[in-house]
Amino acid sequence: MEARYNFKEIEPKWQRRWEASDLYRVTEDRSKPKFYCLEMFPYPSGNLHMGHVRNYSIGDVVARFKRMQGYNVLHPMGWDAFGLPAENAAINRGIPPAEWTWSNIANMRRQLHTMGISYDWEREVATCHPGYYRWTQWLFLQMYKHGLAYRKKAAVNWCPSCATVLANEQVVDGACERCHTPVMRKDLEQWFFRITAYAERLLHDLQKLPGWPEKVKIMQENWIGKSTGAEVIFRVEGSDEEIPVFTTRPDTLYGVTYMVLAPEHPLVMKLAAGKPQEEAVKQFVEAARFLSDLDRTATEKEKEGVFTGAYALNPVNKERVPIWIANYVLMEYGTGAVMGVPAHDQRDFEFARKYGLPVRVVIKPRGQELDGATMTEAFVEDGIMVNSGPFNGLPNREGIHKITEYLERTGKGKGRVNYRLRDWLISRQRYWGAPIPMIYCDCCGLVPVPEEDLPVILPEGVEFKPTGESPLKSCPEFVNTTCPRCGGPARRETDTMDTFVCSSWYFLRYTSPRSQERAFERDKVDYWMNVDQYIGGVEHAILHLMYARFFTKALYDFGLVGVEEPFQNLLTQGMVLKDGSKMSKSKGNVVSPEEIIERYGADTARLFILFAAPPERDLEWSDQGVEGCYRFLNRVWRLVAAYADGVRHDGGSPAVKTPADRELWRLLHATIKKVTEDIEQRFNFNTAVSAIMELVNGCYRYQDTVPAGEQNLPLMGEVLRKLVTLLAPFAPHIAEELWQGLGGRESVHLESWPGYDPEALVEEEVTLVVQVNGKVRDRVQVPVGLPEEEVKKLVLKREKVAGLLAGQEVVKVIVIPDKLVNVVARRAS
RNA sequence: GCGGGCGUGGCGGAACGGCAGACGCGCCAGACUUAGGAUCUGGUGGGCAUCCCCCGUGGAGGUUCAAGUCCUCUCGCCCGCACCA
Repeated sequence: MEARYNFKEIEPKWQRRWEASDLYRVTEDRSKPKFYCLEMFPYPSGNLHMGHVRNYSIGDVVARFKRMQGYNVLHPMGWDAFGLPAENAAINRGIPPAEWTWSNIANMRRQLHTMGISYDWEREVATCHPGYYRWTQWLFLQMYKHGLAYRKKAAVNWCPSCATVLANEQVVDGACERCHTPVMRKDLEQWFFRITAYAERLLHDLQKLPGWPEKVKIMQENWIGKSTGAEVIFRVEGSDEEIPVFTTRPDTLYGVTYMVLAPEHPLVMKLAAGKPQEEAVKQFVEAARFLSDLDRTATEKEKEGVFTGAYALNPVNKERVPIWIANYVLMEYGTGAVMGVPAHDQRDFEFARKYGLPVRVVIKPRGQELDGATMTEAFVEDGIMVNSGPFNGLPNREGIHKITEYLERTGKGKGRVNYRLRDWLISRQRYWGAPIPMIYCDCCGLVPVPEEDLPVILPEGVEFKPTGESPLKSCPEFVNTTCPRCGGPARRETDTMDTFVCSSWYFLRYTSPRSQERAFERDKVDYWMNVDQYIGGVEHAILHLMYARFFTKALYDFGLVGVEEPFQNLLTQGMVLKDGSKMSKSKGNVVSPEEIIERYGADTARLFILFAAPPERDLEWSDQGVEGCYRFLNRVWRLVAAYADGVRHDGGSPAVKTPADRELWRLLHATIKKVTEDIEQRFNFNTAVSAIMELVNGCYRYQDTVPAGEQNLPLMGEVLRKLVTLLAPFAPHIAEELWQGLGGRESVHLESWPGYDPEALVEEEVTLVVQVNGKVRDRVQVPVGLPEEEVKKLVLKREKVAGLLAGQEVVKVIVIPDKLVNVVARRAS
């Protein structure tokens, strides 16, 4: 073995050999348990960053560990390759998006290879490849076929200067990111996925995911935002119009003193027509239309509204209440109309005070009076119903049910559940995405592209205008087509799909990545799914993870997959920070993985990033910490190199002779136990690595303290082989090289994960901590398993303890076997 | 405002309710050296009468023989959602 650790030589060498021997290729193998280990695939921005390094290092430890434990491990990688940056590159620098993307992929693939991650590269997918997006389009058609994809008018971000629609991400502080013009809202026909149809299941099935972080589940729960209440139908006075409102507080129905509609509510202008207020209402609605979502929903935004001039009739008491419109009511939630109960809702209260609307108390705190005229904030707690006709005197909780029942009985409303979750707007007026496979025919209307005509190819060589308008719109070869139904002239849909659509099913494609017949082969999916461990940033806690869950459920309903949840266990890793903040170009605190790997090697980079913090927590980058890990690997190298020749040819179980032998043997097994548990049960790679470091320190201690001639070389050989095996998932290249140095013929990565011998952990003697009144005062060596009575006797006889106990009486003695004794004493009376 | 998380040496971080600070970094001292930004050894929470004791896990209480860990209140920082009727 070389005396020096030369990572520059060994890392590329082993990367080549692993690849040449297909070490990480997998196929379905029913003789082994399977394990699907998946890291969130990256957007090919062009360069790996430290967040990727962390994500993939964590995943690789899991994959390698499981493989060594005898699992058949699927560990694939691919590219979330559609998206805006590619188009910006085209607009700003004239590079076609495809070219830009593929060259970025090539570079990042190269960088990933230098990390030595155990991917099955044969399964690589890129969502921008026609062989992939063909099936994204096919899945869209399935959604369409099952009524889960539909078109409707929706308010979108519109840049009047660029004359184009902007994605939410392109709106920065309420303005267009390219020209800084304030963004408007505009109603356009858009494609949606009916994710709301799955709201209840998406919520309910969170319970089936004990392997997900509580935090993520709560975020999804809040996002779905289930609320239970009632829909109440108000009649418009002097008209046949009815306005349903949603409320979670039907018990406050008698406290309604006005009603409010969203400015976009379809009835608004109808109600105001011919009234003196018509002009004011028109102006208010116009003003709201021009406001961006951001301005519209700003928290500090004062509640503003105008009276429409129309009145509604309260269904329970026939009272006449004015209908207003106000900026705080959202068309997208509930029915776009709310009943105003200022006494018992803070928003309504503020609005009523501002516009001088009456405040009527209908819920009273027990044993107290409330006066609507003088109260300074809404009373939102539970209480007793008053001013509520036949419901007076009921506790309000009960009133909720009673009033809902009453509404249902009289046809004036019904119980209703509402969700905050909205349908998923999937159309983007962009070029670099999967084209939505639909055709508009003047005769037949909307016609889906027949499945056999897929993929609808994204044309290349299109022209990018600086306005940002999608080049598909002005590409006649793409737009003009014939109707698949009548054969007449027709136009293609020019919108493309949100990239989240592409990433909602990639984990299924990995199971049969080259299938020409299907999006994924059912038998392969049945073998591999679910993903046993999914790993990625917490920034995807809501969108990506919710969409992927929705897709899986929809595909389950279509009979295409057999699972209802895609990801069994989820690990959300923390960010990589430098100087306390997220690495970013603008802050100039970016550490390039490529430079680190160049300077210290991939094994050092991986080891540091795993060692510096537990995976869920944010990690502070430290150049000196990296240096420390590099030193450690050198230390391991020298240790193995020192013994490699002497231990090479030995086999069999080593004899343990001296106390030093015994201690080393015990340490080895304690380390195996700790590393195994740290990886398996808690993903605490940092403590697993530190345990390996302690084992190395123990080996050096043995080397230093036992004279050269008396060292047990067969024992040391065994310890070193196990040590290298434990290190293999963390630092795969050096482990491989050291394994070979120790005489290993096959790859260390084909070794079984070592088990520990509980016998070896048993110690003959332990140090007992002796406390007096909870304070450590002494320590005593005792044989393991010494009976409590003996321990008590022994401890009380200790000089130190006896001295401290002088003049006191022992109240009791607590003995934690083989660990600690606490003598509780107090001054003798 | 609502929801979640985190506060432990100079730093990153360890601690089934049972020795606070494992491991690593940094620092100090020493060894080997022509040299060391290599390597090795020892030390390293604070105080102090320096092998003796006291104090110490953001702060204040509490439960317990025993609390970083459990409970109550409180302060600070971070993240997510945010007029959701």
